[in-house]
Amino acid sequence: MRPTLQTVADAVGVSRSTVSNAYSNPDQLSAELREKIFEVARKIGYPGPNPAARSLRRGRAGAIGVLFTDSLPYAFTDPYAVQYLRGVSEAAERYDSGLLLVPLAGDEKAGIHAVQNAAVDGFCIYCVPEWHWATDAIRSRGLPIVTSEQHDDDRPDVLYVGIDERGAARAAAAHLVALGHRQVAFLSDYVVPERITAPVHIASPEEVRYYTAGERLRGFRDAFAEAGVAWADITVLSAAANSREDGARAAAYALDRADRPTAILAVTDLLALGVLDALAVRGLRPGRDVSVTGFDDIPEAGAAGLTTIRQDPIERGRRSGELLLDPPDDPASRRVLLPTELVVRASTGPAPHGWS
Amino acid sequence: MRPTLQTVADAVGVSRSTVSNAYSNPDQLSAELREKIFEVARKIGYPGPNPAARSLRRGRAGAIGVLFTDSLPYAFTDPYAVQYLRGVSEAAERYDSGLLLVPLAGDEKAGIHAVQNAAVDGFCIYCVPEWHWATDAIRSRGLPIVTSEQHDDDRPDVLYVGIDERGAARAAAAHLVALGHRQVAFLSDYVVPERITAPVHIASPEEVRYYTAGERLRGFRDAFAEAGVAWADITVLSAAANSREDGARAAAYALDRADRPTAILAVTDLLALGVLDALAVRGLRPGRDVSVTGFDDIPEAGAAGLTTIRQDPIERGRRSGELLLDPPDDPASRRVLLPTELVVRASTGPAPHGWS
DNA sequence: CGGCCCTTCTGTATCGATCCAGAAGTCTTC
DNA sequence: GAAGACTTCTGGATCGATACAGAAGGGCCG
Repeated sequence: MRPTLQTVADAVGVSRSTVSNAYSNPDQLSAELREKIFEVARKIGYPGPNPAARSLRRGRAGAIGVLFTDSLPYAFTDPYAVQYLRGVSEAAERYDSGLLLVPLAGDEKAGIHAVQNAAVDGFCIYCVPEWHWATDAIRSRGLPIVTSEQHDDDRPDVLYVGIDERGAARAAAAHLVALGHRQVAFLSDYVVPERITAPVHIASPEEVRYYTAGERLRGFRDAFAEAGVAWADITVLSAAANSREDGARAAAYALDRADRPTAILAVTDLLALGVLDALAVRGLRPGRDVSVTGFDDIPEAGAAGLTTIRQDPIERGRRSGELLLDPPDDPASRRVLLPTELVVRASTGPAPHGWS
Repeated sequence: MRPTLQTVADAVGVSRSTVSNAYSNPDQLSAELREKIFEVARKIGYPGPNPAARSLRRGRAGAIGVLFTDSLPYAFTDPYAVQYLRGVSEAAERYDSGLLLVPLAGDEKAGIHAVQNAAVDGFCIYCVPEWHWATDAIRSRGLPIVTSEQHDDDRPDVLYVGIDERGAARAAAAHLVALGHRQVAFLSDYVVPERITAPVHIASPEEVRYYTAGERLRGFRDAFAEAGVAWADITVLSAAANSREDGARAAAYALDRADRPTAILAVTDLLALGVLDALAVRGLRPGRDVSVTGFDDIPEAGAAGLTTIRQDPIERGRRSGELLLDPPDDPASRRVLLPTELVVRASTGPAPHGWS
């Protein structure tokens, strides 16, 4: 028979409430009594208040749910995702909460089941499309959600932490425009539903259903459109996954052509690093023969001299967690926009003569 | 007012128990009634049984706790750890449980607090020394633990999933002995408490307090001792962390000497890959000028042609999770020893003449 | 047709804590 | 010295589900 609050209370000779207060409301009883209670609890082997009972009574689960599409290993290969998770875990710690991972690896039915049974106070969803079935499952539980995707039709109950994806991407592209680049390629994952690594034709970035990729491509497009470069004259490369390897494979399609672009704009650093790999294999010099930009500023980007857009994933995770556990009453502050910064490094330079 | 089982029961006109059975014991009521209950529940907006209440009543938290020392990001840089986690999550899914991460990032007090409040049915501890304070905190809660460390004095309540660390390491070393290597260096993290990257002097591997590193070094020692190589004649290199960079830095101390070793045995693949990097920088050929062995067989090891000991981290994680959630009555099967295999690749070859 | 089993559903007790109104005792204060 | 304020502790109600014993009804068999 496991000891409970009552067991301890009886042993000390006080009421159950007092023992509870010893653990949860120290200012409600004298320090000596509190010490005495702890001592007896230790002797009896009472492990402290049962988390399930506490959750039930308090109406708080004491954990943040984090949704992952695809497999866990895939998620962890993305350094940005890992940093984000770290930020969320910092917020969780501050609010005395845990971090419950909910992988959506199996089929839809299993995933919905997992979401419905998770003992959490809300979900931080990351890299999960807004229209994903899992978000409906969360909504139907009435739990708050923090997304990283901005929507016009967002209801007031949806929390948001993100960046101005489109504006930031536009800044990166404007930098290349200023350097004289006019013949360019855009590289992105999630461009088309098929998830292939190949050049693809899409009528406009508005066709891209995946939020982050779509917004960034729109930003790229905006800057070049302003400089008079038509969408039809831009090569769009699709990568099957957000990985260095797929970035390199996709870049090959553009680099091995006679009219190779003078610059390649990738929607993530991982893809951009792949482009650098592809350049190295061909003996092409980044920033001279071909300029390359990334997005995120992961640690490897600095080492590789990659021009990119810096954003702070830890801060993003932290703010997400905080917003979830302690939502402000003011509707305006339920949507947080974090700053970004263009970091110019050696991978971008003036467009080579004769090409532009 | 949020709807509960009772709300639904009243709306349908049945008892609370029947609604509960609809969700949890489908064979206890007719299919038509079950459908009707679900339909009404959907209409009312009942999100399904409250996880906290269910946990309390069932006496099962429905989650596996995973303890991480250090920071989350550090843990996720280790590909082996990520694979392990994936295995645990597979087991969790099978038993309808979640995965609660408990990072021990903060100070000890915060960590103990986190462990005590985690709503879990037990912990899988990985890369956490057996004597760590956190394990005491778990024990005092009376929760089961799955460790990966073998101990003579283990109590029967401790579950174990691991490999024959010492025997496997011995096999790798024996392979090098057979190739004629006699002048060697061992490379490991956690050798000395100071966590430095430098050659260190220790009287014997028995001094190493960290289980995995200690056992593997003992295995290396065993094989070379049998071949007549004294411990005093072996260089021990300490790496500050289990990373490629520290592996390369540590290897430099052995490679830049006149009497450089003909082989370097690392206790992890990550460190061994660092050694290969150090060789490359110096124009030394792995498997010809210097042989290198690793441990774990992470994916990168295959690509790099690294001779190593293969073990299956996913399987290890899965078995750990299964053992935790469904411990067998038979004490013997509460300790699982997984197989390992020596994988010989290009990074090892005969000892060069004139050195051995 | 009575007895028995089987399916389907009900009612009560219970899991282990927290909340809150209030009681008892102590200390100020006029 | 009585009223009021403050500290410290108590008891009962409650959070939302599940377990289990048992009741009601229908079908089968001898």
